[in-house]
Amino acid sequence: MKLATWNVNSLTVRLPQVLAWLAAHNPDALCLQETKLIDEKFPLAEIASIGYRAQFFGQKTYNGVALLTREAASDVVKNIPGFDDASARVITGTVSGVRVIGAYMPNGEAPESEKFSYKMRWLDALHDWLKLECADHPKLALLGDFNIAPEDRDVYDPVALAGQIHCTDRERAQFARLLSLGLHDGFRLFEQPPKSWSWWDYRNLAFRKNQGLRIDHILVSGALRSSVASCTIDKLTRKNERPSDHAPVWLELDPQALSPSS
DNA sequence: ATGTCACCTGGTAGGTGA
Repeated sequence: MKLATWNVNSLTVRLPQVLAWLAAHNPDALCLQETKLIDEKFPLAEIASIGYRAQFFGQKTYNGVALLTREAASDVVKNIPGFDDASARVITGTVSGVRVIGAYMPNGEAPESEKFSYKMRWLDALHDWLKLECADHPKLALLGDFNIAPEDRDVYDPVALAGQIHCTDRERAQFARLLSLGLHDGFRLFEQPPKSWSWWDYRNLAFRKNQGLRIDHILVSGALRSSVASCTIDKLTRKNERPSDHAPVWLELDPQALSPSS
């Protein structure tokens, strides 16, 4: 079973790339962030034409998430229950027995800004809800654009960016608190190349200079951990024409993860 | 090099968010 996440920065612009990526990688689930589409404009027919179903939840201009799956997703939830949010940021569904939560976490703009305060409140709410979801669904994966670089090794220049957005102690503490629910960073279950990033700023020739951050993550519950066979950042998509500023991340689970006893 | 991209409104440019 393959689970994937990709911040596409406009599904309208990136649809051809998303269709090509699905055809090439054939994931069981792909979580999209920043679709930037109201639901009436979601390209359902194009996605269906290559054999995928879609759950989606969007708004004009900003945010917007989708859960693309080969098999139907069940028990779909939009956003964080009990947390009043003007932004479309989370879509959740059960896919082949795995609870799949796709999230576009707030950017936060700058430490001590109003948007940073919202990011902290949002992460508090996510944590509290996830605690319940983890109890209800032992086999759970949280995928998406976290907008948090968990450690210095996830940052191209940890000295220059110390204390800056994505790298603050408060954001990293929130990431650690998600792990404390019994979740594991799928990427770090394996030895990985140094300087592995999932996002490069469009500005400053950042991709060419490999100046990026690892802010897109796949966390898996304890019940899935031993079944994770690999976790990969697909940096090649950043070399596409009109690339997203984020690369897809995907994780492979052994088939045993799907058996009821695991 | 503060060297981009995508969205909106309201136009053929400027503002916003990332």
